[in-house]
Amino acid sequence: MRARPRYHHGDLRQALLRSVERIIQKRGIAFVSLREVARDARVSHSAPAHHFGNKAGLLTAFAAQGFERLFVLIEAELKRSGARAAPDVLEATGRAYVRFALSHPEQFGVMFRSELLDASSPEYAEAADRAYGLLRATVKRCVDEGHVAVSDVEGTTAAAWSIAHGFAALWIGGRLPARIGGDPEKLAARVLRAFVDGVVRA
Amino acid sequence: MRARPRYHHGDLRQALLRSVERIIQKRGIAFVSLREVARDARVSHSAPAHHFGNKAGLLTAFAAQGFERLFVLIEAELKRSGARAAPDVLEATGRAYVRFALSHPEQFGVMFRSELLDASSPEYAEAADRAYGLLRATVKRCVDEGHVAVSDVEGTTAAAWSIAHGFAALWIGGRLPARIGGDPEKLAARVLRAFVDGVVRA
DNA sequence: TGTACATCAGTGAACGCGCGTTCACTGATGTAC
DNA sequence: TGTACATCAGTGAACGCGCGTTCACTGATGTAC
Repeated sequence: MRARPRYHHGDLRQALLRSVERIIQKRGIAFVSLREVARDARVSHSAPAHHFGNKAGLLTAFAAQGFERLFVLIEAELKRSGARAAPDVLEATGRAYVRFALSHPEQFGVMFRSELLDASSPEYAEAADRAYGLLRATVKRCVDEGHVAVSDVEGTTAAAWSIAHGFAALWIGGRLPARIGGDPEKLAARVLRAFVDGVVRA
Repeated sequence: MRARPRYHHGDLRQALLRSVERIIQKRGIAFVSLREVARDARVSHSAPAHHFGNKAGLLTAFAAQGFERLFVLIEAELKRSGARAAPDVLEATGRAYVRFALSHPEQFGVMFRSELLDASSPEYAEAADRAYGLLRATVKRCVDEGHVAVSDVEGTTAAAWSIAHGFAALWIGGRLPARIGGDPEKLAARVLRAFVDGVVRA
């Protein structure tokens, strides 16, 4: 935050994406509008349209940024954990997925709200593909190395994604906190451990 | 659909809930408004407020109906499948959960959108609790009967719910159809089978 | 069988509001010469 | 070092629209006697 009598902002695009996040955080996705985002960024109400075309464009860019962050966070977590064996890598990937969702719940929510997004955006599709590719490659390694009981890359990928995604969605949506509670990261670790132990290290 | 010069509708409440479903189906949740629902039901625009108080009340009633349907569908599926052993019951419960979501995607979407709902509605809370209770009781049986490797009712319940919920959400959201495709019920069956085999029949 | 009355279901006009999008514009910046 | 010009970033007024909610109302129904 610096004094801002300047006409040119410098990096308004990024600032607008930050405003989207802040608005969802404070008031909820229903309050995100081009005008509200402009207000939050202290800029004229037509500036967002100038950068993103329209509302769907703004949210699509926000969602794409989310997939990029997710990708980066997973890679960082893999490096950090030092996992080498494929099942360990898969487990760490799941934990990173959940951690991303819990630390950016506003963005995670938008990334999967297809009806709000511009499906034809290559930026968005590429970011999503990259993250998916990471998961699929790890599952494939598990299968190729003979860890998985049933040699089914597609089914196992769907299962792994489902359990991590479902956990994140149910936690963020308040279902699991209300019914089970405790530390989400620890609960996620138990859940993912059980899954990988049972299905992938079978 | 019958001719309707009548002043009293007969069962406007149910008709309005059906309109909600129809609107989401045809145009998406963003187009659900008290006025649009009234229009669809061919009734004055203030009639919905008369029945449900406000927009959140309408959507909450719709979501509660969803949890009731889910409960009924799971019970029917359990009866139909004839499953007796606890792990079989759990597997059938998961399949029914996914089947419900795929056959009522509009409703499933609303059931978990807390920010649109009136959290204080007892009708809603009870319907949700009943469905959750069913799942938890089955998981508990699995644990009590010694099927589960780690005796962790909470963790295993969270895991089972997560995988079924995640699968449903990813399929409805178009992620799994785009990346894996095929028949969703069959894919769900593979996923759930692998989970129950690995984690609950371990 | 008839009448009076309470209750409930649904109406329709009115309000104020925030929205997305368009468009001609102006201020700032960078680059060529 | 200076000037001309193109390009880009952001402005602000204007438009038409659909929304949620309120409120006094009227039509229909059921019930008591």
